[in-house]
Amino acid sequence: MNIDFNHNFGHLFEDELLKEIQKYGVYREAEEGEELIDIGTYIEYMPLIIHGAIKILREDEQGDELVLYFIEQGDTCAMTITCCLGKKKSEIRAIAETKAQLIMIPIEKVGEWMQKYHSWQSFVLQSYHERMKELLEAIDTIAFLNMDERILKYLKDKAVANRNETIQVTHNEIAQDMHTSRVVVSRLLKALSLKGEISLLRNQITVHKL
Amino acid sequence: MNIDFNHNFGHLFEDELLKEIQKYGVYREAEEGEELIDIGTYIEYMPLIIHGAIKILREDEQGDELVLYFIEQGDTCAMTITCCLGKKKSEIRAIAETKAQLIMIPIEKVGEWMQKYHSWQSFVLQSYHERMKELLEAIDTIAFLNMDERILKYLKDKAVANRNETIQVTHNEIAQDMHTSRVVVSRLLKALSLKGEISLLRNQITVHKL
DNA sequence: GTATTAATGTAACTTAAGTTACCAATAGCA
DNA sequence: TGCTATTGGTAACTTAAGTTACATTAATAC
Repeated sequence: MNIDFNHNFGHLFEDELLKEIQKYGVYREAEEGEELIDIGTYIEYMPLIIHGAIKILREDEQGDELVLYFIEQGDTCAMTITCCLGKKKSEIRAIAETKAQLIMIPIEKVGEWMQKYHSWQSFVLQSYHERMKELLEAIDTIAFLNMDERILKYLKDKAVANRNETIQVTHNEIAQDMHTSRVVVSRLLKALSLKGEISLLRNQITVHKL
Repeated sequence: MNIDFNHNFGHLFEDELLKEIQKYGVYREAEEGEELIDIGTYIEYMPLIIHGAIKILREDEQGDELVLYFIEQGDTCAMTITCCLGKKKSEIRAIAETKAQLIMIPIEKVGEWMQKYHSWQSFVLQSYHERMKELLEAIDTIAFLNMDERILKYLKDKAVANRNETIQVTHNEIAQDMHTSRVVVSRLLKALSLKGEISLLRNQITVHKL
Protein backbone atom coordinates (compact mmCIF):
# COMPACT_ATOMS: atom_id res chain seq x y z
CA MET A 1 0.00 0.00 0.00
CA ASN A 2 1.00 3.55 -0.76
CA ILE A 3 3.38 5.10 1.75
CA ASP A 4 1.34 8.33 1.87
CA PHE A 5 -1.73 6.28 2.69
CA ASN A 6 -0.07 4.81 5.74
CA HIS A 7 1.15 8.23 6.72
CA ASN A 8 -2.32 9.76 6.60
CA PHE A 9 -4.59 6.89 7.59
CA GLY A 10 -2.38 4.11 8.94
CA HIS A 11 -2.59 5.17 12.56
CA LEU A 12 -6.40 5.55 12.38
CA PHE A 13 -7.32 2.02 11.40
CA GLU A 14 -6.66 -1.44 12.78
CA ASP A 15 -4.55 -3.86 10.73
CA GLU A 16 -7.45 -5.99 9.57
CA LEU A 17 -9.28 -2.94 8.23
CA LEU A 18 -6.11 -1.74 6.50
CA LYS A 19 -5.96 -5.09 4.76
CA GLU A 20 -9.55 -4.74 3.62
CA ILE A 21 -8.86 -1.23 2.31
CA GLN A 22 -5.88 -2.63 0.43
CA LYS A 23 -8.03 -5.40 -1.01
CA TYR A 24 -11.14 -3.45 -2.04
CA GLY A 25 -9.91 0.14 -2.38
CA VAL A 26 -9.17 1.40 -5.89
CA TYR A 27 -6.22 3.73 -6.36
CA ARG A 28 -6.84 6.79 -8.48
CA GLU A 29 -4.99 9.94 -9.51
CA ALA A 30 -6.57 13.24 -10.51
CA GLU A 31 -5.04 16.17 -12.35
CA GLU A 32 -5.45 19.75 -11.09
CA GLY A 33 -8.84 21.06 -12.17
CA GLU A 34 -10.28 17.61 -12.83
CA GLU A 35 -13.88 17.13 -11.74
CA LEU A 36 -14.22 14.24 -9.29
CA ILE A 37 -17.90 14.51 -8.38
CA ASP A 38 -20.67 16.45 -10.11
CA ILE A 39 -23.96 17.66 -8.64
CA GLY A 40 -26.83 15.27 -9.26
CA THR A 41 -24.71 12.21 -10.05
CA TYR A 42 -24.85 8.95 -8.15
CA ILE A 43 -21.78 8.07 -6.18
CA GLU A 44 -20.27 4.62 -6.20
CA TYR A 45 -17.11 5.23 -4.24
CA MET A 46 -16.12 7.16 -1.18
CA PRO A 47 -12.74 8.84 -1.73
CA LEU A 48 -9.94 8.92 0.83
CA ILE A 49 -7.42 11.61 -0.03
CA ILE A 50 -3.87 10.41 0.34
CA HIS A 51 -2.22 13.36 -1.38
CA GLY A 52 -3.32 16.77 -2.65
CA ALA A 53 -6.37 18.94 -2.04
CA ILE A 54 -9.94 19.08 -3.32
CA LYS A 55 -12.25 22.06 -3.71
CA ILE A 56 -15.90 21.55 -2.75
CA LEU A 57 -18.49 23.83 -4.30
CA ARG A 58 -22.19 24.48 -4.57
CA GLU A 59 -24.13 25.71 -7.57
CA ASP A 60 -27.51 27.42 -7.92
CA GLU A 61 -30.09 26.95 -10.68
CA GLN A 62 -28.49 29.62 -12.86
CA GLY A 63 -25.17 27.77 -12.71
CA ASP A 64 -23.57 30.32 -10.38
CA GLU A 65 -20.96 28.70 -8.19
CA LEU A 66 -19.77 29.18 -4.64
CA VAL A 67 -16.75 27.46 -3.12
CA LEU A 68 -17.64 25.99 0.27
CA TYR A 69 -14.28 24.71 1.51
CA PHE A 70 -11.15 22.78 0.67
CA ILE A 71 -10.41 19.27 1.89
CA GLU A 72 -6.93 17.85 2.17
CA GLN A 73 -4.95 14.67 2.54
CA GLY A 74 -6.19 12.58 5.45
CA ASP A 75 -9.73 13.74 4.77
CA THR A 76 -12.65 12.20 3.02
CA CYS A 77 -15.73 13.76 1.49
CA ALA A 78 -18.41 13.19 4.11
CA MET A 79 -21.14 14.27 1.71
CA THR A 80 -20.48 11.12 -0.26
CA ILE A 81 -21.06 8.80 2.66
CA THR A 82 -24.83 8.90 2.93
CA CYS A 83 -25.07 9.50 -0.78
CA CYS A 84 -23.47 6.09 -1.01
CA LEU A 85 -25.43 4.42 1.72
CA GLY A 86 -28.77 5.86 0.69
CA LYS A 87 -28.08 5.78 -3.03
CA LYS A 88 -28.69 9.53 -3.14
CA LYS A 89 -27.47 12.03 -5.69
CA SER A 90 -24.58 14.32 -4.84
CA GLU A 91 -25.45 17.77 -3.49
CA ILE A 92 -22.04 19.21 -4.27
CA ARG A 93 -19.32 19.32 -6.91
CA ALA A 94 -15.75 18.29 -6.13
CA ILE A 95 -12.80 19.50 -8.19
CA ALA A 96 -9.13 18.64 -7.68
CA GLU A 97 -7.47 21.82 -6.41
CA THR A 98 -4.06 20.27 -6.91
CA LYS A 99 -2.80 17.05 -8.45
CA ALA A 100 -4.29 14.46 -6.11
CA GLN A 101 -4.02 10.79 -5.21
CA LEU A 102 -7.05 8.99 -3.82
CA ILE A 103 -8.20 5.61 -2.63
CA MET A 104 -11.77 4.95 -3.73
CA ILE A 105 -13.75 2.74 -1.36
CA PRO A 106 -16.75 0.94 -2.94
CA ILE A 107 -20.02 2.01 -1.33
CA GLU A 108 -21.04 -1.44 -0.14
CA LYS A 109 -17.88 -1.67 1.96
CA VAL A 110 -18.46 1.72 3.62
CA GLY A 111 -21.64 0.53 5.38
CA GLU A 112 -20.32 -2.94 6.05
CA TRP A 113 -17.19 -1.62 7.78
CA MET A 114 -19.26 0.78 9.89
CA GLN A 115 -20.63 -2.22 11.76
CA LYS A 116 -17.49 -4.31 11.61
CA TYR A 117 -14.75 -1.87 12.61
CA HIS A 118 -15.09 0.60 15.42
CA SER A 119 -12.21 2.68 14.05
CA TRP A 120 -14.02 3.00 10.74
CA GLN A 121 -17.23 4.11 12.44
CA SER A 122 -15.30 6.73 14.39
CA PHE A 123 -13.58 7.92 11.25
CA VAL A 124 -16.85 8.26 9.34
CA LEU A 125 -18.61 10.08 12.18
CA GLN A 126 -15.59 12.29 12.77
CA SER A 127 -15.57 13.15 9.07
CA TYR A 128 -19.22 14.11 9.24
CA HIS A 129 -18.52 16.34 12.17
CA GLU A 130 -15.58 18.02 10.45
CA ARG A 131 -17.57 18.66 7.28
CA MET A 132 -20.51 19.98 9.27
CA LYS A 133 -18.13 22.41 10.95
CA GLU A 134 -16.79 23.44 7.56
CA LEU A 135 -20.31 24.13 6.34
CA LEU A 136 -21.04 26.20 9.44
CA GLU A 137 -17.83 28.13 8.86
CA ALA A 138 -18.90 28.72 5.25
CA ILE A 139 -22.21 30.07 6.57
CA ASP A 140 -20.43 32.34 9.04
CA THR A 141 -18.25 33.62 6.25
CA ILE A 142 -21.01 34.60 3.86
CA ALA A 143 -23.42 35.74 6.58
CA PHE A 144 -21.13 37.72 8.86
CA LEU A 145 -18.13 38.87 6.81
CA ASN A 146 -17.75 41.62 4.24
CA MET A 147 -16.54 40.76 0.77
CA ASP A 148 -12.96 41.91 1.43
CA GLU A 149 -12.72 39.69 4.54
CA ARG A 150 -14.25 36.81 2.60
CA ILE A 151 -11.71 37.19 -0.19
CA LEU A 152 -8.82 37.26 2.27
CA LYS A 153 -10.14 34.12 4.00
CA TYR A 154 -10.53 32.40 0.63
CA LEU A 155 -6.96 33.24 -0.32
CA LYS A 156 -5.63 31.96 2.99
CA ASP A 157 -7.63 28.72 2.73
CA LYS A 158 -6.42 28.24 -0.82
CA ALA A 159 -2.82 28.89 0.20
CA VAL A 160 -3.10 26.29 2.97
CA ALA A 161 -4.67 23.77 0.59
CA ASN A 162 -1.82 24.35 -1.84
CA ARG A 163 0.77 24.36 0.95
CA ASN A 164 2.21 27.53 -0.53
CA GLU A 165 1.62 31.13 0.47
CA THR A 166 1.90 32.14 -3.17
CA ILE A 167 -0.99 30.92 -5.28
CA GLN A 168 -1.51 30.95 -9.02
CA VAL A 169 -4.95 32.43 -9.65
CA THR A 170 -6.64 35.16 -11.70
CA HIS A 171 -9.09 37.74 -10.36
CA ASN A 172 -11.73 36.21 -12.59
CA GLU A 173 -11.28 32.75 -11.07
CA ILE A 174 -11.67 34.20 -7.59
CA ALA A 175 -14.83 36.03 -8.67
CA GLN A 176 -16.36 32.78 -9.94
CA ASP A 177 -15.45 30.84 -6.81
CA MET A 178 -16.93 33.54 -4.58
CA HIS A 179 -20.01 34.28 -6.63
CA THR A 180 -19.21 37.93 -7.26
CA SER A 181 -17.81 39.95 -10.17
CA ARG A 182 -14.26 40.35 -11.40
CA VAL A 183 -14.36 44.13 -10.98
CA VAL A 184 -15.29 43.81 -7.33
CA VAL A 185 -12.49 41.30 -6.76
CA SER A 186 -9.89 43.54 -8.43
CA ARG A 187 -11.06 46.52 -6.39
CA LEU A 188 -10.89 44.69 -3.06
CA LEU A 189 -7.61 42.89 -3.87
CA LYS A 190 -6.05 46.28 -4.48
CA ALA A 191 -7.33 47.50 -1.13
CA LEU A 192 -5.96 44.35 0.58
CA SER A 193 -2.57 44.85 -1.02
CA LEU A 194 -2.49 48.48 0.09
CA LYS A 195 -3.20 47.28 3.63
CA GLY A 196 -0.19 44.96 3.29
CA GLU A 197 -2.23 41.75 3.60
CA ILE A 198 -1.24 40.41 0.19
CA SER A 199 1.09 41.04 -2.75
CA LEU A 200 -0.26 41.08 -6.26
CA LEU A 201 1.31 39.94 -9.50
CA ARG A 202 -0.28 38.89 -12.73
CA ASN A 203 -1.80 35.42 -12.26
CA GLN A 204 -0.31 35.24 -8.79
CA ILE A 205 -1.09 36.34 -5.25
CA THR A 206 1.06 36.01 -2.15
CA VAL A 207 -0.71 35.95 1.19
CA HIS A 208 1.17 37.41 4.16
CA LYS A 209 0.47 36.35 7.77
CA LEU A 210 -1.06 32.98 6.90
CA MET B 1 -44.25 4.62 25.56
CA ASN B 2 -45.73 7.83 24.27
CA ILE B 3 -48.18 7.36 21.40
CA ASP B 4 -46.58 10.21 19.43
CA PHE B 5 -43.23 8.49 19.79
CA ASN B 6 -44.54 5.35 18.16
CA HIS B 7 -46.18 7.42 15.47
CA ASN B 8 -42.95 9.21 14.59
CA PHE B 9 -40.28 6.63 15.28
CA GLY B 10 -42.05 3.29 15.80
CA HIS B 11 -41.82 2.15 12.21
CA LEU B 12 -38.12 3.09 11.99
CA PHE B 13 -36.76 0.89 14.74
CA GLU B 14 -36.90 -2.79 15.56
CA ASP B 15 -38.73 -3.91 18.71
CA GLU B 16 -35.65 -4.60 20.74
CA LEU B 17 -34.30 -1.11 20.07
CA LEU B 18 -37.66 0.43 20.95
CA LYS B 19 -37.43 -1.35 24.31
CA GLU B 20 -33.96 0.07 24.88
CA ILE B 21 -35.16 3.55 24.01
CA GLN B 22 -38.01 3.09 26.47
CA LYS B 23 -35.55 1.93 29.11
CA TYR B 24 -32.78 4.52 28.72
CA GLY B 25 -34.51 7.48 27.04
CA VAL B 26 -35.52 10.36 29.28
CA TYR B 27 -38.80 12.13 28.50
CA ARG B 28 -38.68 15.92 28.49
CA GLU B 29 -40.98 18.80 27.66
CA ALA B 30 -39.91 22.27 26.56
CA GLU B 31 -41.90 25.50 26.47
CA GLU B 32 -41.93 27.76 23.42
CA GLY B 33 -38.80 29.90 23.42
CA GLU B 34 -36.92 27.64 25.84
CA GLU B 35 -33.24 27.12 25.07
CA LEU B 36 -32.41 23.43 24.66
CA ILE B 37 -28.76 23.64 23.61
CA ASP B 38 -26.36 26.57 23.81
CA ILE B 39 -23.22 27.18 21.78
CA GLY B 40 -20.08 25.99 23.52
CA THR B 41 -21.79 23.64 25.96
CA TYR B 42 -21.12 19.93 26.23
CA ILE B 43 -23.96 17.68 25.21
CA GLU B 44 -24.99 14.68 27.23
CA TYR B 45 -28.13 13.65 25.41
CA MET B 46 -29.24 13.34 21.83
CA PRO B 47 -32.85 14.58 21.51
CA LEU B 48 -35.53 12.81 19.47
CA ILE B 49 -38.43 15.17 18.78
CA ILE B 50 -41.77 13.49 19.31
CA HIS B 51 -43.87 16.63 19.15
CA GLY B 52 -43.29 20.28 18.24
CA ALA B 53 -40.53 22.12 16.38
CA ILE B 54 -37.07 23.43 17.21
CA LYS B 55 -35.20 26.38 15.74
CA ILE B 56 -31.49 25.92 15.08
CA LEU B 57 -29.30 29.02 14.96
CA ARG B 58 -25.74 30.20 14.65
CA GLU B 59 -24.10 33.15 16.33
CA ASP B 60 -21.00 35.23 15.50
CA GLU B 61 -18.50 36.76 17.93
CA GLN B 62 -20.57 39.93 18.29
CA GLY B 63 -23.57 37.89 19.37
CA ASP B 64 -25.42 38.43 16.08
CA GLU B 65 -27.68 35.51 15.31
CA LEU B 66 -28.76 33.73 12.15
CA VAL B 67 -31.45 31.07 12.01
CA LEU B 68 -30.24 28.08 10.00
CA TYR B 69 -33.34 25.88 9.85
CA PHE B 70 -36.21 24.36 11.78
CA ILE B 71 -36.41 20.70 12.78
CA GLU B 72 -39.66 18.91 13.48
CA GLN B 73 -41.19 15.85 15.05
CA GLY B 74 -39.56 12.69 13.77
CA ASP B 75 -36.23 14.50 13.51
CA THR B 76 -33.18 14.63 15.70
CA CYS B 77 -30.41 17.17 15.95
CA ALA B 78 -27.57 15.59 14.01
CA MET B 79 -25.13 18.20 15.28
CA THR B 80 -25.44 16.64 18.69
CA ILE B 81 -24.41 13.18 17.55
CA THR B 82 -20.69 13.65 17.10
CA CYS B 83 -20.70 16.25 19.82
CA CYS B 84 -21.81 13.36 22.00
CA LEU B 85 -19.51 10.74 20.60
CA GLY B 86 -16.46 12.95 20.48
CA LYS B 87 -17.28 14.88 23.64
CA LYS B 88 -17.22 18.08 21.60
CA LYS B 89 -18.87 21.39 22.36
CA SER B 90 -22.00 22.39 20.50
CA GLU B 91 -21.54 24.56 17.42
CA ILE B 92 -25.14 25.73 17.39
CA ARG B 93 -27.96 26.93 19.61
CA ALA B 94 -31.33 25.15 19.70
CA ILE B 95 -34.50 26.91 20.86
CA ALA B 96 -37.99 25.42 21.07
CA GLU B 97 -40.00 27.07 18.30
CA THR B 98 -43.21 25.63 19.76
CA LYS B 99 -44.06 23.72 22.90
CA ALA B 100 -42.16 20.48 22.35
CA GLN B 101 -41.88 16.94 23.66
CA LEU B 102 -38.59 15.11 23.41
CA ILE B 103 -36.93 11.83 24.27
CA MET B 104 -33.36 12.40 25.38
CA ILE B 105 -30.99 9.53 24.57
CA PRO B 106 -27.85 9.37 26.75
CA ILE B 107 -24.69 9.78 24.70
CA GLU B 108 -23.16 6.43 25.60
CA LYS B 109 -26.18 4.64 24.13
CA VAL B 110 -26.00 6.54 20.83
CA GLY B 111 -22.65 4.99 19.91
CA GLU B 112 -23.45 1.61 21.39
CA TRP B 113 -26.65 1.28 19.35
CA MET B 114 -24.85 2.33 16.16
CA GLN B 115 -23.01 -0.99 16.23
CA LYS B 116 -25.84 -3.03 17.69
CA TYR B 117 -28.84 -1.98 15.62
CA HIS B 118 -28.73 -1.50 11.90
CA SER B 119 -31.94 0.58 11.99
CA TRP B 120 -30.31 2.96 14.46
CA GLN B 121 -27.22 3.32 12.29
CA SER B 122 -29.40 4.10 9.29
CA PHE B 123 -31.38 6.63 11.29
CA VAL B 124 -28.27 8.41 12.54
CA LEU B 125 -26.64 8.53 9.10
CA GLN B 126 -29.90 9.59 7.49
CA SER B 127 -30.19 12.38 10.06
CA TYR B 128 -26.70 13.55 9.24
CA HIS B 129 -27.55 13.63 5.59
CA GLU B 130 -30.77 15.59 6.19
CA ARG B 131 -29.03 18.14 8.36
CA MET B 132 -26.21 18.47 5.85
CA LYS B 133 -28.81 19.20 3.20
CA GLU B 134 -30.44 21.78 5.47
CA LEU B 135 -27.09 23.50 5.94
CA LEU B 136 -26.51 23.53 2.19
CA GLU B 137 -29.97 24.99 1.70
CA ALA B 138 -29.15 27.66 4.28
CA ILE B 139 -26.00 28.45 2.31
CA ASP B 140 -27.96 28.67 -0.94
CA THR B 141 -30.42 30.99 0.73
CA ILE B 142 -27.93 33.51 2.02
CA ALA B 143 -25.57 33.24 -0.96
CA PHE B 144 -28.01 33.24 -3.86
CA LEU B 145 -31.24 34.91 -2.69
CA ASN B 146 -32.12 38.56 -2.13
CA MET B 147 -33.34 39.65 1.27
CA ASP B 148 -37.01 39.71 0.24
CA GLU B 149 -36.82 36.13 -1.03
CA ARG B 150 -34.98 35.10 2.12
CA ILE B 151 -37.67 36.63 4.32
CA LEU B 152 -40.43 34.88 2.38
CA LYS B 153 -38.63 31.55 2.68
CA TYR B 154 -38.14 32.11 6.40
CA LEU B 155 -41.84 32.83 6.86
CA LYS B 156 -42.83 29.74 4.91
CA ASP B 157 -40.43 27.53 6.88
CA LYS B 158 -41.70 28.97 10.12
CA ALA B 159 -45.33 28.43 9.07
CA VAL B 160 -44.56 24.80 8.23
CA ALA B 161 -42.78 24.31 11.56
CA ASN B 162 -45.77 25.77 13.36
CA ARG B 163 -48.22 23.84 11.16
CA ASN B 164 -50.16 27.04 10.65
CA GLU B 165 -50.02 29.49 7.76
CA THR B 166 -50.59 32.32 10.21
CA ILE B 167 -47.64 32.94 12.51
CA GLN B 168 -47.28 35.18 15.54
CA VAL B 169 -44.12 37.21 15.08
CA THR B 170 -42.90 40.80 15.17
CA HIS B 171 -40.79 42.47 12.49
CA ASN B 172 -38.06 42.86 15.06
CA GLU B 173 -37.96 39.11 15.80
CA ILE B 174 -37.62 38.39 12.09
CA ALA B 175 -34.79 40.92 11.81
CA GLN B 176 -32.88 39.20 14.63
CA ASP B 177 -33.39 35.72 13.19
CA MET B 178 -32.19 36.85 9.77
CA HIS B 179 -29.33 39.04 10.91
CA THR B 180 -30.65 42.25 9.39
CA SER B 181 -32.44 45.35 10.71
CA ARG B 182 -36.08 45.89 11.63
CA VAL B 183 -36.46 48.76 9.14
CA VAL B 184 -35.32 46.54 6.27
CA VAL B 185 -37.73 43.79 7.35
CA SER B 186 -40.70 46.20 7.56
CA ARG B 187 -39.85 47.62 4.15
CA LEU B 188 -39.64 44.23 2.45
CA LEU B 189 -42.65 42.76 4.27
CA LYS B 190 -44.70 45.66 2.93
CA ALA B 191 -43.46 44.92 -0.59
CA LEU B 192 -44.29 41.22 -0.16
CA SER B 193 -47.81 42.05 1.03
CA LEU B 194 -48.33 44.37 -1.96
CA LYS B 195 -47.30 41.47 -4.20
CA GLY B 196 -49.96 39.36 -2.48
CA GLU B 197 -47.50 36.88 -1.00
CA ILE B 198 -48.44 37.58 2.62
CA SER B 199 -50.98 39.44 4.77
CA LEU B 200 -49.79 41.66 7.59
CA LEU B 201 -51.35 42.36 10.97
CA ARG B 202 -49.76 43.55 14.16
CA ASN B 203 -47.75 40.67 15.67
CA GLN B 204 -49.06 38.35 12.98
CA ILE B 205 -48.27 37.34 9.40
CA THR B 206 -50.23 35.02 7.14
CA VAL B 207 -48.33 33.31 4.36
CA HIS B 208 -50.27 32.57 1.17
CA LYS B 209 -49.27 29.74 -1.23
CA LEU B 210 -47.33 27.73 1.32
C1' DG C 1 8.81 42.01 -33.80
C1' DT C 2 3.75 42.34 -34.29
C1' DA C 3 -0.83 40.78 -33.61
C1' DT C 4 -3.97 38.69 -30.61
C1' DT C 5 -5.80 37.26 -26.38
C1' DA C 6 -6.15 37.23 -21.47
C1' DA C 7 -5.64 39.77 -17.33
C1' DT C 8 -5.97 43.79 -14.78
C1' DG C 9 -7.04 48.90 -13.65
C1' DT C 10 -10.32 52.27 -13.04
C1' DA C 11 -14.11 55.63 -13.54
C1' DA C 12 -18.90 56.32 -13.27
C1' DC C 13 -23.05 54.74 -12.25
C1' DT C 14 -26.97 51.65 -10.24
C1' DT C 15 -28.95 48.94 -6.75
C1' DA C 16 -29.75 46.40 -2.44
C1' DA C 17 -29.28 46.78 2.04
C1' DG C 18 -28.13 49.05 6.35
C1' DT C 19 -28.69 53.33 9.36
C1' DT C 20 -30.70 57.23 11.70
C1' DA C 21 -34.37 59.63 13.05
C1' DC C 22 -38.81 60.44 14.01
C1' DC C 23 -43.84 59.65 14.02
C1' DA C 24 -48.20 56.96 14.45
C1' DA C 25 -50.85 53.13 15.95
C1' DT C 26 -51.91 49.69 19.19
C1' DA C 27 -51.84 46.88 23.39
C1' DG C 28 -51.57 46.48 28.05
C1' DC C 29 -52.01 48.28 32.36
C1' DA C 30 -52.52 51.54 36.36
C1' DT D 1 -59.78 56.62 30.91
C1' DG D 2 -55.29 57.97 30.10
C1' DC D 3 -50.34 56.69 30.39
C1' DT D 4 -46.57 53.94 28.73
C1' DA D 5 -44.12 50.60 26.14
C1' DT D 6 -44.10 48.01 22.09
C1' DT D 7 -44.72 47.71 17.38
C1' DG D 8 -44.77 49.29 12.85
C1' DG D 9 -44.39 53.14 8.98
C1' DT D 10 -41.61 56.03 6.44
C1' DA D 11 -38.30 59.51 4.81
C1' DA D 12 -33.63 60.57 3.99
C1' DC D 13 -29.30 59.25 3.87
C1' DT D 14 -24.93 56.12 3.77
C1' DT D 15 -22.46 52.22 2.35
C1' DA D 16 -21.16 47.85 0.17
C1' DA D 17 -21.49 45.57 -3.71
C1' DG D 18 -22.77 44.88 -8.49
C1' DT D 19 -22.61 46.76 -13.41
C1' DT D 20 -21.04 48.91 -17.64
C1' DA D 21 -17.68 50.57 -20.29
C1' DC D 22 -13.30 51.20 -21.73
C1' DA D 23 -8.14 51.60 -21.20
C1' DT D 24 -3.81 49.46 -20.18
C1' DT D 25 -0.56 45.80 -19.60
C1' DA D 26 1.41 41.25 -20.01
C1' DA D 27 1.62 36.79 -22.15
C1' DT D 28 1.37 34.01 -26.23
C1' DA D 29 1.01 32.88 -30.94
C1' DC D 30 2.46 33.80 -35.41
